[in-house]
Amino acid sequence: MASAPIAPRLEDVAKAAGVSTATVSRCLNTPQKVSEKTRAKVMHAVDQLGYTPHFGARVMAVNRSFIIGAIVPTMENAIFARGLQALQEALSDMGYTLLVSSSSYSPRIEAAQIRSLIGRGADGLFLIGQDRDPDVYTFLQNRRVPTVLTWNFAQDSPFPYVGFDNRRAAYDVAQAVCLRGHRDIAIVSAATFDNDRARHRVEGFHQALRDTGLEPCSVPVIETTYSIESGGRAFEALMRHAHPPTAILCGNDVLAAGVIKRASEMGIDIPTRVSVTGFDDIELAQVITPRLTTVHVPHRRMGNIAARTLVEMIEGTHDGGSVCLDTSLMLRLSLGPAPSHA
Amino acid sequence: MASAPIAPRLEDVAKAAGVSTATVSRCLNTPQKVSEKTRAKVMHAVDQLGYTPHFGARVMAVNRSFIIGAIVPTMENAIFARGLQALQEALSDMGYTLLVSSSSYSPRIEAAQIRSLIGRGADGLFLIGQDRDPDVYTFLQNRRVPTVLTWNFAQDSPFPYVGFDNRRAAYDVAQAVCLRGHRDIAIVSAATFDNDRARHRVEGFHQALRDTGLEPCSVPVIETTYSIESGGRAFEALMRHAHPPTAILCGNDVLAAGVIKRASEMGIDIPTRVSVTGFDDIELAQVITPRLTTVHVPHRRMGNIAARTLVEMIEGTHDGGSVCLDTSLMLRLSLGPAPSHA
DNA sequence: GCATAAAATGCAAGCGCTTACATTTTCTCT
DNA sequence: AGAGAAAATGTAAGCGCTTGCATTTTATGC
Repeated sequence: MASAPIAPRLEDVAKAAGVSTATVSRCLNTPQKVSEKTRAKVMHAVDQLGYTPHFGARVMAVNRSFIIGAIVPTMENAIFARGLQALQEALSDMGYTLLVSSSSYSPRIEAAQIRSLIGRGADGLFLIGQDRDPDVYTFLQNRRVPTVLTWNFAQDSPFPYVGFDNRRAAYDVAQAVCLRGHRDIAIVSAATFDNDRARHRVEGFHQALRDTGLEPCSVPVIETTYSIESGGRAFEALMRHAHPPTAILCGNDVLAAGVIKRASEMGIDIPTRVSVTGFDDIELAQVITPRLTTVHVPHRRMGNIAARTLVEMIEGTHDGGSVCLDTSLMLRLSLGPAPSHA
Repeated sequence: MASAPIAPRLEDVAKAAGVSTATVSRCLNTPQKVSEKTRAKVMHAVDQLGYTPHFGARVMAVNRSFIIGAIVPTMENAIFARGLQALQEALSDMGYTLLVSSSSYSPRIEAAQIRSLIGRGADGLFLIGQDRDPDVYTFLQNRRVPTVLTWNFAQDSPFPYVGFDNRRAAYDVAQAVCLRGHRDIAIVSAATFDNDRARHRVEGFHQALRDTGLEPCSVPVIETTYSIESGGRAFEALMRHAHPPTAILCGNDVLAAGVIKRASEMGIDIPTRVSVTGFDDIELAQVITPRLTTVHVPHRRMGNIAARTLVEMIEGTHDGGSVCLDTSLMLRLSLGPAPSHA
């Protein structure tokens, strides 16, 4: 096993076909420049030998890898997985390969992976959100690495965004909650440090509260990890309060699912006693009882447009503009009127 | 944008530090072979220039990439995502990078991706299951590409397996169903063509039925795509029968979730009128009402062991043995006694 | 202080591929 | 049939890195 694999090289194919390496190379890359006859000979030799071009050598020779890197905080999150799938499909249609790394939500690891991807000759990069060391942006800009940010939106971003406005979407949910008469509201969020998406969602919630005349600082915010279990624990903690909330705004659907699950275990009815909202509209949201009111994000569209944008940047035909996709509020049964308004 | 990024090369660093390229290279790869003093000089130059080694060149020079490829049918499936995450973490601890591609369940695309990964110099490969063109195995064997199969198990596999026995696990669920008196049983499965995991699950179901004295060919099998919606449609179709089943064995949790959801919409109670079982034990299984009886698969452990096994194969210290992990039957509320046995 | 061993460094070949340029073959037209 | 243009093919120079070997520097022992 330790012995080096015996990979046929261009030269082997050339010898087998009785031509020069240049001809073989042309056969593979620009077939129209080769005569019908030799092409047949060469192709025959190619699959006779099971030849596969050596990528590293090609990258080196043409200084172009057709690899696009993407770094996501985690792959365990279905939400990123779906967007990546769309990205991958779109990119492979355009002849690029997507190389995905996950940073485990660590900016340090992310920075290392960015360098590694660039070292691997990645032609472009997808990054999630905007919270990272400014040095990273400087590096990317100096190296002229085409980069697209996604999963969020901002006007003043260092690279074009193809995403959506977390703040605004969160505002919309929170407003819908307020309109139903809720005044005792709590927030359950993912950690907001180094995570602009989570932070903007909380900010959106807060703004809606403020516009309703509520004081955000009187609203409890629980920050916790991304899991059903954590959502459940957060719910328990909230219900222990002297004055428990009648509505819980969750930063994502997984936390909301945890809240609902624990509520059902504790015999607390949703939405008559407590309303719950989520964010992302993952599959789970429609399966859970009661169905979850949440924000729908057009992941596939986002992936598609992001892919197109990045390739345009690489090929120099992009105007540098950002895209902000619309999200939509999915009103479902987990949100009801405040108990006093029933 | 189209202008080539200006990446500093080893030579630039060497010049800046006033040494030869060889010394810089050694600084980066075998620091103990370089004197303290020059190392400091070189390192300073390195981050002065923001130098990142060119991966393609290195691969070419050492004929080793430290890249491991994995090809999954889809990334949209949470189940694969979790295993991959574990794989990635384990591999990166050992100094390898995981490159993931998805084949969209197409053997043709998969074969192309395998070639491409090998061309990219991948040191090893993870593959899901065993159903693929024998030529692929021949190719891999000729090239001596260390490969680990996963997500299933078989004794006579062309490469070591680190997975679990789908057939046996499916047998266990089906047996549990039979033991509760069910005789009118239906199966809802993912497409079994070119998918040994799905096929083995159905075979396991069938064997259990046979051992209970039931004739598998009298049991309806619906094959459909992997989605909640499809599960729902399958359920509808089954309930239109003159003699509808009292238990539905689903090939995975997503289909089972669809079944349960549609049942609730149709006002058919689970499990009093129909029992439902799944496979995979994804998060959804514990959130849905009623909680889903299913098979738990130790994905993270599988990812870990698979990573370790592959690296051993690459480094020539592996005995070539396979690993079959235990699954466990999670008995939850979606499975009840057959109506007549109530 | 000098011979010798050991450590540090430099030189240069080569990894497999592409491509500009040079050369040969084939075609077209008279 | 032969000149000239066009198409096909070959030659060889790199792409950025590692590493065996040669060379220089530093350390060691007497």
